[in-house]
Amino acid sequence: MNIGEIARRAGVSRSTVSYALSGKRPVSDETRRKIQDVIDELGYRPNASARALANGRTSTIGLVFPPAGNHYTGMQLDFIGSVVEAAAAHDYDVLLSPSGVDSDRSFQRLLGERRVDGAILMEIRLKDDRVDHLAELDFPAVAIGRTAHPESGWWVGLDHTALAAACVHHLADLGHRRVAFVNRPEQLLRAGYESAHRGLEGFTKAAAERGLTVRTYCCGDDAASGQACLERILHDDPATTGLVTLNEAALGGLYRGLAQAGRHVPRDFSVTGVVAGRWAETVTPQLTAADVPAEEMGRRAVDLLIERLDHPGAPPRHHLLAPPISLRASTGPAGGTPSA
Amino acid sequence: MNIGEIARRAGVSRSTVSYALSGKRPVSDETRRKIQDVIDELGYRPNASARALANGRTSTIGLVFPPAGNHYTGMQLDFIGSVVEAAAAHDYDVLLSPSGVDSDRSFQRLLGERRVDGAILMEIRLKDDRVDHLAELDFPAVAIGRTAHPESGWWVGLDHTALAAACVHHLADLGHRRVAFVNRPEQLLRAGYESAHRGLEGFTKAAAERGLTVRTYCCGDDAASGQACLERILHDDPATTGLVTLNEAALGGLYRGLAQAGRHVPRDFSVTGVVAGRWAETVTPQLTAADVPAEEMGRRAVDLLIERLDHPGAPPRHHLLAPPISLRASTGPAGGTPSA
DNA sequence: GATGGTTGTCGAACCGGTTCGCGTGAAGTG
DNA sequence: CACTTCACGCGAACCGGTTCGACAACCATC
Repeated sequence: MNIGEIARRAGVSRSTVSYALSGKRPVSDETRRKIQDVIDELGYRPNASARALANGRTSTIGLVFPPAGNHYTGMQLDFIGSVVEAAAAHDYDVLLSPSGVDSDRSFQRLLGERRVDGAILMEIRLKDDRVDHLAELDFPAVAIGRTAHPESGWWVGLDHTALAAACVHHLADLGHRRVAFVNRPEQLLRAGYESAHRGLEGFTKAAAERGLTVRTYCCGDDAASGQACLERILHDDPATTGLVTLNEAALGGLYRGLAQAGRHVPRDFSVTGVVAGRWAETVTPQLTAADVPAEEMGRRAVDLLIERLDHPGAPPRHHLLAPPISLRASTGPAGGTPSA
Repeated sequence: MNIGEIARRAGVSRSTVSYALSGKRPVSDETRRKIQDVIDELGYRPNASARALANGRTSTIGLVFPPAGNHYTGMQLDFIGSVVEAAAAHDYDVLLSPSGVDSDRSFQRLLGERRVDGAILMEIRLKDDRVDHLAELDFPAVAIGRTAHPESGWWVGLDHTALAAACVHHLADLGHRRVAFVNRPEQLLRAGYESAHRGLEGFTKAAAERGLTVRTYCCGDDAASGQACLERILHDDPATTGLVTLNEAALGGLYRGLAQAGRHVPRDFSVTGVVAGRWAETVTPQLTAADVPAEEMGRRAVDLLIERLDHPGAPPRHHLLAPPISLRASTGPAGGTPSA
């Protein structure tokens, strides 16, 4: 069931079989047919490892997975799904690499052992060792997210600054004056996660421009933390009438906290933020939010990577996306009927 | 940066380097040290393709991903995460394979081209070609889910029949007499998805035992479908006071439908079902449900697969799990205060 | 009729590891 | 001291593909 066996049965040499399959040199119709018959009969498929060894390409891309053990968000699922799908369309497989506990080790596996032709990185930090390291090696990689110095890199990113600002303006336009910001967990902020930083920055600036009174919070990536966070918000400033969040996983908990505090959304309290569209629609009332186009981002990341693989030395490219806010049902004018 | 280069610089033969690394034959401390020094200096790592070609193992397992293009559920994300993590603990990588549009093709890629040593299958059907095919080839695979004839296979499954029945008994014990069942989408049911079938079966049987009046529904995997489904339920039988669902993705929509119909959960209407624990906690009120131990299942699937890889010819093993119902806040006695 | 360009095929080398058989020198044994 | 045993290292073959150079056969040209 290897190429030699096929060659023997077809009565030709191994190289001829190879050329018949790749088309890189002419092969007569008759031999091609003979070879194809044998292949069909035996169900032969060339061994991927051997092929990878010979031509130096694995036809596999690595997807560097966010730290495991923690909670995954729906957005990440959407990224993974779309990356796998887009890669399949280009005849690439996707190898998942947990950048968890021992990220160096799995990085070494991917790159050092040449398991993949290129990589897609998720959960980028403003100062990201992985990105720097790959750039230094000139290893084909595309980031979903951008570092503090994105000019020279390959990435597809979300303009979190603008999106968070848009959320603030949306609330300000509705008359809200006291607004809270619910960020990703503190450890991620401290680690320099770009969405957490840029989102916070955009929120803070825009709030200052509009003269809002704000408080900012970090919140764990789960419902219980969201609920606790909301309790703190209302405890710290009961006059708060709106919040902006980047924390998809905490959303359900934030809603629960509001319900338990007797604040009706959107009459008493407005909620908005940056969330993957599909998940914004699972809560009631549906979330008015800047919908993260996770599928598009995954697809574009793959397209960029393929382009980079096909044209080594091409100048860096990137896409910065800033989807508009989708108006749904979770925001309304300030000063509805105050409860309690 | 290949093994020959290391050998030259260390002044030994290639085979000696190989033995120094693998430990399969004795190597003197001195040469081992010399070799190690060179390796450390150059940051050498053996090429994975070459190694795979030589010893016939790729150290990679394939995870056959659910049909793409559709919506993914949170449960699937949990499976993926835990599989990746567990595989990493055994020094295996995970290759994602979309079993989407052209499932034969990606199957051929995985198996025919020998990209993986074994596979884990998700979204099993009662009569599943993939499972049969792999069993026929004696290819090391483990299913997350079980077919109609699971005796001879390797799998880790959930006792959907028992879980759905437990949900029914829970509602019946609370006095509910008219109950609906919200299943996965109709196309999945027709395709023979085991959770949809066994869940329906368990629900129907238990309801008959308890003499309940029931209706069963299929529902798309998204919030909008959930909402529509709930409207249909109340339209078909306004006296319905409870539902059991297997459809995690529709949950948010079901809740919204209830809210819009003015039915308070759990006072007027009880909701329960089979859902991954983390997602049961994102809705308000939190869902009383049989928590799908997705992480445990993923981990166990990997452990079984590794065992099968390490001991070819070992007799089939499997795990059937039936987690208890976690009492949360979405169910209550029938005949609270009827609204409207 | 010598010259030149295609077309189709083959053998050999190569990709970067692993593994087997053999040779050598040193240590252990009676 | 001859004889086994063992530790250690080397060279060669192999895994299953791809690719290069060579060559033969065929056709067209001047």
